[in-house]
Amino acid sequence: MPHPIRRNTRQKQAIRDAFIEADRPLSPEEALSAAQRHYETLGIATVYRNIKSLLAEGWLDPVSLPGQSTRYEVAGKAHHHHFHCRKCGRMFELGGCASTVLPKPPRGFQVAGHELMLYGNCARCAGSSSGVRRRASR
Amino acid sequence: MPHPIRRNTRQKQAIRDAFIEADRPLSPEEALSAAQRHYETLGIATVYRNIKSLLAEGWLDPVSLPGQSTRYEVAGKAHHHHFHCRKCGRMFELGGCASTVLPKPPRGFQVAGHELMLYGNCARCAGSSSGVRRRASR
DNA sequence: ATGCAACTGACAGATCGCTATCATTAGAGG
DNA sequence: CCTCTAATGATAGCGATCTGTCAGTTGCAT
Repeated sequence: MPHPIRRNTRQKQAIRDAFIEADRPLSPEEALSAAQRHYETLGIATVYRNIKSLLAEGWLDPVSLPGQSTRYEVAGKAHHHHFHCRKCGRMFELGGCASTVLPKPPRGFQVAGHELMLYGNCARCAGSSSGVRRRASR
Repeated sequence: MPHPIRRNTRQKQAIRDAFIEADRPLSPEEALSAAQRHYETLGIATVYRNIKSLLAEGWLDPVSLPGQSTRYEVAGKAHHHHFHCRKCGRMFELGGCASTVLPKPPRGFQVAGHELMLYGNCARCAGSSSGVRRRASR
């Protein structure tokens, strides 16, 4: 049996909603906090289990970034890259991809893909040098 | 005293040599194996300690890549990017940087830097579909 | 050559990200 | 409404990475 019966639990829906609303890659911990706004007693184990099953279903895509634990975003988006805020640690999506101009690898190397990360301060952090916080979305 | 006396031990020199000879980013474990060719009884704790101090001295730069533990390379090189072999897991340096064409971040975002990773198979792994191994440099 | 403290190696232990276990809860087909 | 069992929440445990401890070693100033 490749696919056991899948139940549509409130927890799983809360997790899906969290990813849809965030519209940026979330770590399991971020997904937990976000989904807990929909289902308060949600546990971290359930988040890991559902991320796993949403990956298997192809509903989520993994987004790994240096030095951090893997994050996940809703699958099916066009090729894009990410921005990582060094201050708040959140990750954002960027528009297009400059993949036309990639460095040339040495002879014999086969390039299968690429990943571009921009680093810096997000709008909220860049503007909050003295602590101007708009919303606590964390 | 910001700088206690630094001794130039054989172990530290072996670690420096390992990075110089490798000419690519090494993980602590890779650095251990490589440096043990210069100093057999080297321990992993010493590698971590010296990587830390070489970072503080500015002799090493950290190179983090998604999903892997941080690697390190000799500092002071020109801006460049990296290639990660999906087969053998080793990391290589690439030539130029196409930084002229970066995706534009949303309004208010401050870009401080970028990191580009190419993925695929390195020359050795791409050519060894049936196991043509040249040298065991691991 | 001598002495001392920086350094080392071995390994215990902290930390992190994730998985396994298990009693309990709750989808969903009948 | 009942039943069956997938799914959950709590938490113990695991592997990987890195740090702390400490007795013993060794670079280096004298």
